[in-house]
Amino acid sequence: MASIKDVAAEAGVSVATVSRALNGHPSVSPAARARVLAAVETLGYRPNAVARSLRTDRTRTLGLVISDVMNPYFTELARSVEEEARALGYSVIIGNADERPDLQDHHVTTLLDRRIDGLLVSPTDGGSPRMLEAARAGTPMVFVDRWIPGVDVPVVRSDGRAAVRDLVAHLYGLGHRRLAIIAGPAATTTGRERVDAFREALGAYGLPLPDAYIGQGDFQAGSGRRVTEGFLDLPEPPGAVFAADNLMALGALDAVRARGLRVPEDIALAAFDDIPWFVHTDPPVTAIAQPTRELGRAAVRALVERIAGRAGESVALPARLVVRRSCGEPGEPGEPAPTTPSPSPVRRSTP
Amino acid sequence: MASIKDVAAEAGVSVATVSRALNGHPSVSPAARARVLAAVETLGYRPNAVARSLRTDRTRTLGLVISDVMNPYFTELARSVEEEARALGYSVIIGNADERPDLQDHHVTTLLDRRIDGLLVSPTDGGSPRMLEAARAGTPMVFVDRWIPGVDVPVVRSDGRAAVRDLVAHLYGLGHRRLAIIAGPAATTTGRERVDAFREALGAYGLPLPDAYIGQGDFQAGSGRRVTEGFLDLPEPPGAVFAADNLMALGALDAVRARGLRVPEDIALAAFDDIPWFVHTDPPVTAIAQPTRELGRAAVRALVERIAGRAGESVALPARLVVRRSCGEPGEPGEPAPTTPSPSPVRRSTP
DNA sequence: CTGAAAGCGCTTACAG
DNA sequence: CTGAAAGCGCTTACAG
Repeated sequence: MASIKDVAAEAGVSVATVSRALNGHPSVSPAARARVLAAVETLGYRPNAVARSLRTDRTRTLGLVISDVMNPYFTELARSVEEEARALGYSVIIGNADERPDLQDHHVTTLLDRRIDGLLVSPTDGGSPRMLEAARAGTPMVFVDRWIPGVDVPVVRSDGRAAVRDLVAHLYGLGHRRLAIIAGPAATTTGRERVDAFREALGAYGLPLPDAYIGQGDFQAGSGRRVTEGFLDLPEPPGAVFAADNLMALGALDAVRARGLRVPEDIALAAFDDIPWFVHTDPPVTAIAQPTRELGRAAVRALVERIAGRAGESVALPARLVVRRSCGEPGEPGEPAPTTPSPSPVRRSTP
Repeated sequence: MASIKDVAAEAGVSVATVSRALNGHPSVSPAARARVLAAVETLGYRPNAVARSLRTDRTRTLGLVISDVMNPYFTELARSVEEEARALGYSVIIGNADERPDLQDHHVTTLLDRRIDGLLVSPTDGGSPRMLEAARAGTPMVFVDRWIPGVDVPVVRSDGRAAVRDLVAHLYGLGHRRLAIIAGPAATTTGRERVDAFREALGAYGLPLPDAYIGQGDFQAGSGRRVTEGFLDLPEPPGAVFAADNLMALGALDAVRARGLRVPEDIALAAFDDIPWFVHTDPPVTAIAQPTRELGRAAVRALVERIAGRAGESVALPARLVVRRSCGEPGEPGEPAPTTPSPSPVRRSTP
């Protein structure tokens, strides 16, 4: 592959001049510039980004360590991150942690070894030593979706509290009183927060959240299935199940179907994270939608700020409830008809 | 960040010795090795991969240019590619072309500039100049899923011909005679091949594939919706629609639903590419499943072979039909009852 | 406006 | 077993 030396020789100038011409440096004569460009053309020269990075100490690359690419929510997040990064002149390298702390660490290490300019991470656990050290060492870093308390890094996430309240109001309004949750890992902020928000919302209606109604999942479909089976085996199964992410909702659907039961007649279901397929599932699934695109964009912008040495802003964007049919229709719940009007406004989706 | 010089100083040896110790070179005294390791530990040293790449002319990185990450099929492919690459000591950088030739070119260029060791691509179009030139210039390269005829590069893909025959047999057996297809872009091999396979399979039953029953899609949901609307507006709409990928099937479901029609009673639906959600859609969708994981693995292995200077093997793995309910159940078709037995064996899924 | 030269952080013959 | 030195392909003060 042609190097800058070859171009210099072809153009009859020094490598310094080639470099300046190609980098838009003002002090290059039009004649020299033209000769350089011609040489580049005939040789099909492309600058070696590796060499450039070594010299400039910048890679124009962002690392994104994500919990699970197969989760449509994260896929979309990754996509929007890449889009915004590209618009800002950066490439992004994605590391898929697959909800495994060891894999997460592998990717953080690899990314750091490659000297990415900044790191976007949605931590799988409470924070690996490598990541914490990188944060302390001043590596530009931003947390997306999940974060690690006590680490001084901007957080870009969505706040689902109000939407969870809307969901509970919706369920309550449909007559549901025994509500259960399939929780995410306690080591993640989203795992904990969604349970907290749910419990708090239930509390507003004087409803308890007994331990038996908190199933420990791991954000993967298999766990949603297992937890749901456990719920159905209870002497008094819940009337409604809230899955803390879309994959666990998929598992819950599997479990209900395997028992020959129906949603929402036998058990209601709702999920955190909305996805296009929820419109077409049987029944369409009521879900809490995050502003995923905006999250990705905001995260990249915050990270680029940090790279530039500025503060970088934490943001929390509100999620919203999208009502479909999986919790029952007004007037046909599996439990007694509603007596209390919904205290919060609820948007009904019109797909 | 500590460099190799710092480690050398700390350990009281030369940088050459540090390098040898860290790279497992045999001729390093145990004492020196121990001092180096200790120094690495106290300094938290990590080798700079950028510098190493410049020197060794290898990045231990694979590029993957994929048509559309948001398509679950490609997401899974990307995941399996990354897994196999990691097992073989490579990282992978994903470029999402989003079915746009210009974006595809952007990523190919960026990846090449970064001097990736090899390139995996699922071409969005007939092949951009940049990609064709890279292939000609001898960049190790492998096509996955889609390929470009006439380019001498190994192809790792799945062969859906038999599965399409099984699908047509299934539809025919259910009494369907007016079969239509939502095709992918003619610029892609998969876009063309699936139509060809479908037409050929219909031919075996003496069934035509009129132009009106070939809708031009682009592998995205929106096009599936538009094409399906067109089918439904026909004086004689098809009784069954085969979507050439899962996203267009999603669009088709949208369109049918928007008209207040039902699958399979009013119109049957089948899709190329199976995804977990198809089990839970209303109705569960009959689909042709590719051995996606195996494709990703085989593609990486072929590429690594090429990188090592060996041939690299083309492979075509068979896809298989997974029957669910979206084409109708035996005995309840929307068209006359079947008279001819299915000529090919058909697997029925048991989810 | 231009070129010679230093240097980014490594690896690797070469010589001892 | 070890070190001094060259060199990978760039960029950028420095001097002219």
